[in-house]
Amino acid sequence: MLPRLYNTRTRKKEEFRPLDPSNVRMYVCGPTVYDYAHIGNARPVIVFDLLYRLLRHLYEPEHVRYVRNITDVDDKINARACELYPDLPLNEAIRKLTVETTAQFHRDVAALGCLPPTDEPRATEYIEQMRAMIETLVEKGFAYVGEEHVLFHVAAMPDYGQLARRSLDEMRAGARIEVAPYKRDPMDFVLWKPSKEGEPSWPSPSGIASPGRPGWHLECSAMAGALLGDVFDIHGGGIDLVFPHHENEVAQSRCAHGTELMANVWMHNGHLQVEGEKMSKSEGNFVTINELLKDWGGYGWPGDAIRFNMLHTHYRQPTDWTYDSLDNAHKTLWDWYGHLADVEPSRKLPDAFIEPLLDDLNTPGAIAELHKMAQERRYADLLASLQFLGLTGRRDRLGRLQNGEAQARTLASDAEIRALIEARIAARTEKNWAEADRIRDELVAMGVVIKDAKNPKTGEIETSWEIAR
RNA sequence: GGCGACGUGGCGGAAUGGUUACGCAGCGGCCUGCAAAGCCGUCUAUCCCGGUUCGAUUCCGGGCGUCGCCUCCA
Repeated sequence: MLPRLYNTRTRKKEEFRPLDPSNVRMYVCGPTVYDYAHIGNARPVIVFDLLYRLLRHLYEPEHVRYVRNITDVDDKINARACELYPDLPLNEAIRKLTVETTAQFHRDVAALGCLPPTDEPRATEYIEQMRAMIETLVEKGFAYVGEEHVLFHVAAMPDYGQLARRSLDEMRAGARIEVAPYKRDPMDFVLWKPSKEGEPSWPSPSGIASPGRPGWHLECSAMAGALLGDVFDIHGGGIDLVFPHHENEVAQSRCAHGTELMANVWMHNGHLQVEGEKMSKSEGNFVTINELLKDWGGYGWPGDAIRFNMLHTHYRQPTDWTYDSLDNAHKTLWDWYGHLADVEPSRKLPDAFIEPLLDDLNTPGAIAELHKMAQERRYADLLASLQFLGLTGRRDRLGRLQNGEAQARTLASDAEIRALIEARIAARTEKNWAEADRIRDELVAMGVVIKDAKNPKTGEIETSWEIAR
């Protein structure tokens, strides 16, 4: 069965056929490394990681190439570097910021169970290719120089706006941007711009004397072209990137390479809200991945729970990130994982689980199958399926850290818990219910929940315990 | 203002021109000294108004609402 993917370019779900099944190529826009990645940034990383896993499953791992860039040249980076390291020379501050932020990003997404992409190019390593692309565009008449900038001339491309389905006239009418005097058309966008003294800069293309740096959209065109070729299979990112970022990427790449397409399939994930509100620093509901892992809503959450909660909603739907749904996701995994300790995963994934995923990554449908497997106690299938989704299946990896007082008390008293449980068993044997209940209350106050179960063989009561969830 | 997405039970969230997904919560039961856990069972839904149709939640039109993009943005 062929996978079907929703293609933003055609606004339809289509059967996916790679250009070359022995070299399936996907490009996803990665982070701009100037601050901690937030939970909204995590969505495309997780979604396209799952797609990567699905493609590897279908075409064999060695036949899939997944490129996700690191944007390390950007005005936001410059601003943040000045703010954080005012005493360092700007370029040194920028290097420090981008290196540290990249490392943090890697730790965060690894905790969320994401595989590293096959290639992770940094924009600053591809300046040469960007410059060459600009030269080509100028030579072919798609770009021009004005006041030391190089601009892409949208009117030179007859079907500019095709991806976002916007006509130039509409966009010109609705444009809210200030039109720079060196632009021939308000919608023309920057390929290269001059750098101020002290800012990162490289020798400029197209006969511009002073040094400069690339514009906002060029890096992806250059890196995708260099690593995946002129035309490749899948290009992904957040829905907000459709315009202008991806539209402009398409324009640059197609005009430079003289191709009808840049990528066959364009995929975009929906946006995420937090507790019903748009995430913003001013609202105080800005949630970083790191914060979730360390302390959010009183707990440090395991990566599995974060990932599972994310996959609970279809990737194109808008989603609301809430404490309740995360808690729910955690609880579900906790229940399942309790059955999987000594289970060997199945060799083959159940068809009923894979089929929804082949239908435009219908993760809620696949998760419904997981519930069915758990209900039918098909634990080998359940574990294999969970692992396919990038989840560990291991309860010892699912501990939810409690923060503050409760955590301190619980962690300090491991041996004490055992002693109290023994004392309670003794009290129960004597039918001293008051004492037994008192001990149980004491354990609850420590954040420990006990469970009695009858051993089916001996009939003995056995008590287990866990940290309260 | 322009373009677009979406609106399913208390909550999350699939599917579908006709036969009440699924999970959580709730409720009932079994078990239990009590509780928790476990097991079994179970109630509640398709934003509004028209149209097409034997029949629409599903298709079409209108309305209302939510959200996004048009400016850096996942």
